[in-house]
Amino acid sequence: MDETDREILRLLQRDAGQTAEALGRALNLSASQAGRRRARLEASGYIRATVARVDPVRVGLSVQAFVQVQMASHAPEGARAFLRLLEAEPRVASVWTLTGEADYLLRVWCGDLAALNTLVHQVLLPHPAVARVQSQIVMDQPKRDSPLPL
Amino acid sequence: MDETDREILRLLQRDAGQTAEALGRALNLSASQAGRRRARLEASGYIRATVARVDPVRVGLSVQAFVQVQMASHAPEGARAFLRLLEAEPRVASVWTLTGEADYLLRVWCGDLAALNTLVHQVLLPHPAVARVQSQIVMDQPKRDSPLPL
DNA sequence: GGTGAAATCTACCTAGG
DNA sequence: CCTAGGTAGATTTCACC
Repeated sequence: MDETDREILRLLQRDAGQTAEALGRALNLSASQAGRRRARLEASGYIRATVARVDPVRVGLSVQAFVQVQMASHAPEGARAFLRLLEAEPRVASVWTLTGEADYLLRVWCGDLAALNTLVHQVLLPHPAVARVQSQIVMDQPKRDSPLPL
Repeated sequence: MDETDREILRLLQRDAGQTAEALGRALNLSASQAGRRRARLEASGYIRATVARVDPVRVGLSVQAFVQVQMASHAPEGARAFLRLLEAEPRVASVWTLTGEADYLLRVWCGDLAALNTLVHQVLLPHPAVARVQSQIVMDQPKRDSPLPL
């Protein structure tokens, strides 16, 4: 793992579809070496996956929101059940546990505000382990999903 | 844009490295058609990019945090300058403007807690347009970055 | 780092609804 | 007319030197 490997990761985070030859050109490296290094980075777990990033609005997901959830009790079985619910709910893209007040932070995608309200009031709030839910809707995204800083 | 296209987007969000033949097998479609549909989805903007997802911990980014920022004034020139700062700061991965109290929500990556503190106290807080900063560190991620629900 | 075989992509062509 | 499937040439990968 040297500076060249980090540069490869930087490039592949922006475009994973490049050929080994194009990678090599950007790095002053032969296509053989670029391809071999890329394969090694994938095999050794630096690259978890290569995925397509889909335009959310283009597929009808125009509302993005962050939802903070406070649990009624910190009993493990209640939390487990709630996490299973989140895991099975496709509109919930990510779940984090944070320091501070809220127990969970959720990032969710919905088609419209009504769908978000349904998710919050019909799915999340009714769960017995949940005490309080506060959702904040994304109005704008001045900086979006830049690659990891290497 | 039919159900087959949506299924292709679902598959490519999980693994964009599949061959057209593998895609076709999963869809009961010929490799020709699978490849052509994929090309069309890329050309028409449904697929913004195909990127490598790098393991953050593996590259030394062990601290992830959400930072809420409140501005001192809502004057446009101050906000512009602050956003330029965020744009130029690689540790800030994403910036959202939300409904509710905080003006901005930031998602940041740092090598350790000291680096996070440096970012908050030496970079964000000193900016003249910023009034208050509250950072919440990610302790765990029970559900991570699932594909968009199509 | 280079080379050649194997795999893959990407036109083009034909057929069917 | 649009969409599906097949085929061949070009491109890319990958194991070996």
